[in-house]
Amino acid sequence: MDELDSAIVAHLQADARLTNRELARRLGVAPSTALERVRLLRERGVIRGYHADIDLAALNRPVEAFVACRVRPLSRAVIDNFKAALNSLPEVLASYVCAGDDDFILHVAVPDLERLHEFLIDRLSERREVLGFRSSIIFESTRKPVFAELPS
Amino acid sequence: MDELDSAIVAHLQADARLTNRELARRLGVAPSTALERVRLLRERGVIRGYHADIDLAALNRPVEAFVACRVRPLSRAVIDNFKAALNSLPEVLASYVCAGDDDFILHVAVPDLERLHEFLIDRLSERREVLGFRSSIIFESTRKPVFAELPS
DNA sequence: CGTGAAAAATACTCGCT
DNA sequence: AGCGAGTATTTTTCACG
Repeated sequence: MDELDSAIVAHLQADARLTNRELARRLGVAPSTALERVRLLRERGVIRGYHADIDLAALNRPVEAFVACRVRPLSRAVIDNFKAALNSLPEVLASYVCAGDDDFILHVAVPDLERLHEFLIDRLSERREVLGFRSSIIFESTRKPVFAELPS
Repeated sequence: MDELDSAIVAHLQADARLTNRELARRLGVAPSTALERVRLLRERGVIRGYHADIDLAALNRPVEAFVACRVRPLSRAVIDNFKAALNSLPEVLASYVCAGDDDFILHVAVPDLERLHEFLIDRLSERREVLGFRSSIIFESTRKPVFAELPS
C-alpha cells in the first residue's frame, strides 16, 4: 500500500466506474500501470468488490432504522443461527455482531412504519433467543468514503 | 421501475463493474437497451453512484464500532453543527441522526482500541452538546444487497 | 515496476421498427 | 421502448526498458 495504491482506492471509492484510462490520467501513470495495480489490489482483497449505490426510496423502502437486540444464550450456535435467519429477511440491510449493551445491531429498511412494527413483532419478538430490543428510526444518514489510512 | 429495471439494479448492486454487454446478455436484451435503461436509472436518481468496497483492515483500520450519542439541546443548529464536525473526523465512516434512545449513531473505524478510546475521550466527550454516549465494538458485519422491492 | 503500441473487446450513436 | 449495425473508446496483452 504505497501512495499510488491509496490514490487508486480513493478514486474507485468515489466512482467505481471510472475508466481505467481516466484513472491512469488522474494518477499520472500509464493505463497499463493503473490496470495492474487495480488487479493486485483486488487480488490482495483490498478492493473487495464494486457496488451500485441504490436509492432505497425508489425501491419502496424509504423508512430506515437500527434495531439493537439482546440475545441469550450468547453461544456460537445461537449467534450463527440468529445471524443467518436475519440475513434471509428482506427487511434487513446489514447485521452486526457486537460487544456492548447490544449483542446484535440490525440495519433495516421498510416501506413504512407499519412494516417496521410488523417486523419487530412478528419476526424479532417471535424468536426465543431475543431477550429484548430497542429501535432507532433514522432521519438522516451520511456515508463518507474512507480516503486514507489513519496514521499509526 | 418495471422488472427489467429491478433486475438491472440487482445486477449492478452485486457487481457495479459488469460490462454493459454482459449485463444485457444476462437480462436477455440488446446492449443498447440495457445502456439506455441504466442511463435513465442514473438520471432518475435510482442509481446514485458506484463505489468500490474497501477492506478497512488494509487501510490500517481494523477496529469498527457504533457509538450512540445523546445530544442536547436537540435543535437544528446543534444537529447540523455536530453532524458537520463529526463527518470531518477521519475515524467516522457514517453518521445517522435518529429518533429513539439515541440522537446520533456514529459508525467509526480506527487502527486499534487505543485510538477508539482516544476518539471517545478527546473528540466526543469534549463537545458540550454531548450528554453521553455508548459504544458497541463490532465483531462481525454482514451487508446484503437490496435485491427487490418489498411488496406494499 | 513501469511503458507504449497493437489487438481484442466494449461502449455508444443512430436510423429503424 | 427496443433493436442492430457501425464507429469511437477502452481494455488488455506483451515485449522491452
